[in-house]
Amino acid sequence: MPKDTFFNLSEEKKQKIMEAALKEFEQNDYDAASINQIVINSGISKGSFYQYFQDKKDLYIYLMNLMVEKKLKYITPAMMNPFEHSFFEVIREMNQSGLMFARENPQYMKIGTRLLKDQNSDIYKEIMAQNQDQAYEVYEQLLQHAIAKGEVRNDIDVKLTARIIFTISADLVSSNSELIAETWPENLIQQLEKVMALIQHGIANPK
Amino acid sequence: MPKDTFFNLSEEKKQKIMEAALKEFEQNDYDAASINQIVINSGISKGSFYQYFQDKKDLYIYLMNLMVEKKLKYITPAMMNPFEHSFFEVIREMNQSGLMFARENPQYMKIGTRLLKDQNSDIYKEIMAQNQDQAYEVYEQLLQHAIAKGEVRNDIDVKLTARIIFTISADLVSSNSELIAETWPENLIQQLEKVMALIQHGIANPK
Amino acid sequence: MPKDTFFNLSEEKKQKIMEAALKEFEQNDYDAASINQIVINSGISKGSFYQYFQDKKDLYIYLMNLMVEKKLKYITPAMMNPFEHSFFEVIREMNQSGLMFARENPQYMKIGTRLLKDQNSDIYKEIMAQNQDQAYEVYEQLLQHAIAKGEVRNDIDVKLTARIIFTISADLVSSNSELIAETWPENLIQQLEKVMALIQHGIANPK
Amino acid sequence: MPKDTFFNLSEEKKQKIMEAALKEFEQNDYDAASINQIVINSGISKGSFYQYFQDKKDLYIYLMNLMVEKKLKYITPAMMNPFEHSFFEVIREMNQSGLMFARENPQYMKIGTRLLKDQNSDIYKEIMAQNQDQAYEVYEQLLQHAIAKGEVRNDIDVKLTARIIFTISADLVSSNSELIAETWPENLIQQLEKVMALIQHGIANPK
DNA sequence: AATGAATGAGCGTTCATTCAT
DNA sequence: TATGAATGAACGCTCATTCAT
Repeated sequence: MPKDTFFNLSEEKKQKIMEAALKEFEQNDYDAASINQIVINSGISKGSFYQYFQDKKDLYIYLMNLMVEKKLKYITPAMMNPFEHSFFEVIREMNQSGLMFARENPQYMKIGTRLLKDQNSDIYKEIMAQNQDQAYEVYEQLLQHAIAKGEVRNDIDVKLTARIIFTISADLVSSNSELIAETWPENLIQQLEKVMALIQHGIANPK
Repeated sequence: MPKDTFFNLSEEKKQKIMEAALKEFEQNDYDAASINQIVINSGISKGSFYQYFQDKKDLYIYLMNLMVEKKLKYITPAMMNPFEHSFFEVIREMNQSGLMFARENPQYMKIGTRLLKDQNSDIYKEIMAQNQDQAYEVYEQLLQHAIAKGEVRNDIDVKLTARIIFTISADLVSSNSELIAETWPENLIQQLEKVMALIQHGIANPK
Repeated sequence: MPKDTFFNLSEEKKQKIMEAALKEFEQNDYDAASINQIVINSGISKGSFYQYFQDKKDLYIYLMNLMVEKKLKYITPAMMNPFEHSFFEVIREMNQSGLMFARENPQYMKIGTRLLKDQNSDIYKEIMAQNQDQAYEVYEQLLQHAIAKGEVRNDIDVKLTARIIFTISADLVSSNSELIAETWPENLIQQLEKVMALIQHGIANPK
Repeated sequence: MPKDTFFNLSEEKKQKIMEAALKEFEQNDYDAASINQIVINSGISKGSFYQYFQDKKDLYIYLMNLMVEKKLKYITPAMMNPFEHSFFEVIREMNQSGLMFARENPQYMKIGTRLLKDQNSDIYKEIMAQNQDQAYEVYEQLLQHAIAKGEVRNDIDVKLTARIIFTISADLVSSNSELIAETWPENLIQQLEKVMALIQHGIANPK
């Protein structure tokens, strides 16, 4: 957690620091990101940085928590009680919420994507230790339930399929990361529908 | 490209250098990889390194080109004349060849996977600029042809689907990157079949 | 000297600051001790610290003066009129008082011991410049008098012997600095007697 | 151990570096000593320093090993077979050798003295782990043997006495550390004799 | 062709102290 | 009087690259 000194700063200053931090972590992974660059770009002194944050990790984890917080705003009813809704509806909404989040928070999305790609790093393990819900295990449970309900074919490999859906979903969001912010929501939804169609064709129980 | 001085070296020396480089780039991403470690592990002097290679990038790109070259050896007949074979057969073989390559060249595979994860980096862009065939554009053409032949449903989004197949394929290889070398080929093939089943269900023309 | 602002503080606040300072200087030598830690642990602001004290040195020297003041409380009659008592009695009491002081003021004792170890440092010189009485010159005078009285052999080197007695005494206190607070007074006295026996054997006039 | 690169340097350059290092560690304890100062004073770049030495500790331990090596030159026959000689003769020679070493290697002596004073530091523990002979346990064994032989009174506390002799000896060497190099050997020997007289009077078996 | 010494910018981090409010 | 934000130099250490020999 940043120190009180950070939260006591003027909104404007906090803003400048966060912008500089987002930019740096968006363009570099955790190790490569430079505190030096952040302090230069935000116009504060190095000494000040360490009065606001414990260390580099403190800032990074704060950013990640902000991201999680922001993501929560995109949660839909079906995502909150996933087992009471159709499987395909649930993952459609998960993806949709992911897309909307990415559209409106492209920098956070990029940082998150970066982290997801560095699953061997210490920082990844540390963050995921407190944020387990993010990983693809969720999909496994949903799939299992969906098979039991007869929504999904029972000859699939649950683990493998969960992983694939997770991968596709992540890719859907990060694929056109530069463009996503400028794309019309309608177009994104269209893309999403196509992806959903693929998945549905791929695993839905033909009855 | 490495300088002539490198190619004039004894096979043995070249070998040692390449081994050290592979090891270093396997364990670290481009930025984090250390020339220091490479020269130490290969027993050459710092000065020699810079007489063999322009710089770090030169070595890295050379490695990547070697990887492409090695991958070629796994090409099957269906991959060479892809338009004369069934679409699903072709991508099955592409994936199979990818898996076999990974099995027998785990270091190259890891380096390649690393690169794929940092698609924003300068180095990625530079490499992909000269190696377009590797990217997912290939799948686009195959898909178009497959639709024309009636193998694949014509209501799919070609670009999107190509990307998804590419992503799934890459993930199939990298998912168990540590285990892949010790896994029986039969098991890998089994996984592959499951993935293929998904794709086929997803996009095959039901006739 | 601390500024007036310090002495005007509530007893409670002064107390908290002194506790934090003692703790910090007990655990770190002068250079390594951190003002940051002291202000955090005493709950005052950085700015306040510099309104109470000139600087780090000001606080440290104040602490040292307090120590001297506290030591005075352990002075015995024989120590006040040393020339009217037996030499060995006097130094026995000096050591005993030193041990008792250490037992009841372990933090001050540790800080003092730390200082004694860095006799080359600027801070040491500065403190000893104003506190000469603490040093081993005292022993010289006592020894001279004892020789005149015939208590001590007249073939010893006064300066050297004074220094040795001083060193042994300091060592007696600091040797078991961690344990001293938990050791029974009786045991400490026993140790003291052994040391006194050594000294006495070493320099007493055999008559 | 310093790297080969260091040993390959010109004698002159090595000299300059060692001089700067000795000076820095003579004036500051391990933590306070600054690599920056050392590189400035020896006229090399920071990068070069780390090509010669693993890190700060590497240089320091190298210095300490040099010191031990240099000390060995002062060892006398009685010190090599201490149990075959009179106890007082042995410790006289130990102290004499210590004095001579200090006279001719005042910087090393100061650094060693510094270390001895910082027995809680990590670096002390690390160095003493490989150099156990330095500590005062040696005196315990010698004392025990001397008591058995009847040279020393049997009513002394061995542990305490060993510690005191060690302390006195160390102090004898470090006491006039600045002056020792300019003092005539004869005067040093005289001082030593006086100290020996004290000790002998203090613990020798009177018959 | 081969060497390896030399470099200096960069890293994250800590510090005592100042000063406007 | 009290605050706490701001500072910048210093710390140990790593790096890719250059260049004289």
